[in-house]
Amino acid sequence: MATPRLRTRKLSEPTISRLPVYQRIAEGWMRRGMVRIDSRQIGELAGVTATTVRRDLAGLGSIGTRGSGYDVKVLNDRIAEALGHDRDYDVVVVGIGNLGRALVNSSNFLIRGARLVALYDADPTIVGTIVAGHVVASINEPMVAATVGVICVPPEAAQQVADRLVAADIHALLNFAPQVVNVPLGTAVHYVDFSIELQILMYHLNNGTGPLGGGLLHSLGIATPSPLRGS
Amino acid sequence: MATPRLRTRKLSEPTISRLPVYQRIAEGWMRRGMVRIDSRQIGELAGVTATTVRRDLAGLGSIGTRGSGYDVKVLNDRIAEALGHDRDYDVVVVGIGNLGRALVNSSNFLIRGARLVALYDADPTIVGTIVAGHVVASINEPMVAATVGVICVPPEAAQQVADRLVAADIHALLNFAPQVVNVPLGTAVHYVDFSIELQILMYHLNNGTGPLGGGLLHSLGIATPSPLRGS
DNA sequence: GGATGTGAAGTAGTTCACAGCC
DNA sequence: GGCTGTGAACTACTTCACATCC
Repeated sequence: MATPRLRTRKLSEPTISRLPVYQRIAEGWMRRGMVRIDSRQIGELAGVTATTVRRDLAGLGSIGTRGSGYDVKVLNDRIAEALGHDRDYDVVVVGIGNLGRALVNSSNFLIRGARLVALYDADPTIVGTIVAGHVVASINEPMVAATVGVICVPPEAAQQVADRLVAADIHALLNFAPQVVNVPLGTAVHYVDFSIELQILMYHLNNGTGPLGGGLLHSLGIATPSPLRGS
Repeated sequence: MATPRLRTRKLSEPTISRLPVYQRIAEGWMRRGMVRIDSRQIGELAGVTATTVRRDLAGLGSIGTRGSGYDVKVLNDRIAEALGHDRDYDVVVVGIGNLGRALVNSSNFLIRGARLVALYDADPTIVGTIVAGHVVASINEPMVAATVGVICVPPEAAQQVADRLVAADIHALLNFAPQVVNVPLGTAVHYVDFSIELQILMYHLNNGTGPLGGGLLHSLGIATPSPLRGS
């Protein structure tokens, strides 16, 4: 790769969370054979203003064409590049219950750049079965090297799994268990919590405020990570 | 009750997305028999500063005690009240694949206030089976009344399901399909997309920026709501 | 003493408005 | 004409610092 760039300086956190949405829109447009899209159209689909879209995309360099909008192919490629999809990442998933299974079988979880390398579970009836083309290994076996560890176990087991992942030198965790985990400095944990979206939706329902209320069409919630910090 | 009720004016969007996190922390504290917690402790667990915690909670009224922090029970209750958990919401889930199953069986998806009333699926081998105590109905049967509809079907089917939910007078949708859906004005759609979290994590890995990188412990992403606007 | 709650200051993000280019 | 890209204005959120109360 003549990898050009890295001129992408620093994108703001809100921008980073919107780029995957724009990319998904671009993919959809491509699939339908459309070639160009403008900032107003992206904005309507993504649930943000056209100006915000242009600001976000301007951060990737001048990728639009004045007077006619953005080429969806270019848009898709540049976003992929900015998000690092041109590098490969190895992903291990721990906990092959309904959720873990849903994730690894979903066509959209393991997007470009992410490569599933191993699955682990504690349940002996699950260990040894084949899921998404991989034999599920026992949680007690040594873990393979990977970049990202995905935790899909019950909350009681989350800390223990996090410890094992860290011990295996995996320092980027995506935690679907509703449980805060402690990790050493230098390890990133992102939390995904379904119920939080539901709760936010309920708040708006209750108050008639925000996304739901006054004439707004829909709200694009995107995900709901949560933070944390270690002891 | 002399409950001072509904003095909760308007909470900011970031605050709303953090409240469920604080509530989860309060629940955990209660379970472990702890009685009080202070803003610094909440902040560490939630991944935000103590000041942010105090600001957020101040919006719910004066619920802390100067000098000693917050009573976890009071904290939990007031957050529940602010988020509208004291009202009941009927929830229907459409699409009982791995994901739908994971959601309805998860102890944390249907939190207080949310009541599962019906499940629907298109697959004849799933229709009629019992999941989470409910008989799965066919997607072709008339839908029951509900407040919130959860979409867990493949992306191709998402629009059609959204249409059916809206036709059944359900105007708050939680969409897990990676597919933007069109709904009439007055209907709220929140999107939850797993892969977006993974992509954000990858971006930070790639750039060493933000949550992962420079000396920060781990990420506190807190949410990523986005607003929207109607067509 | 100790931690909350909050004005005041600072910072980040969004929106406006328009110059620049196709 | 149309739409991008961007300085300037604005708005929203966070952080500081401290008065207030237990």
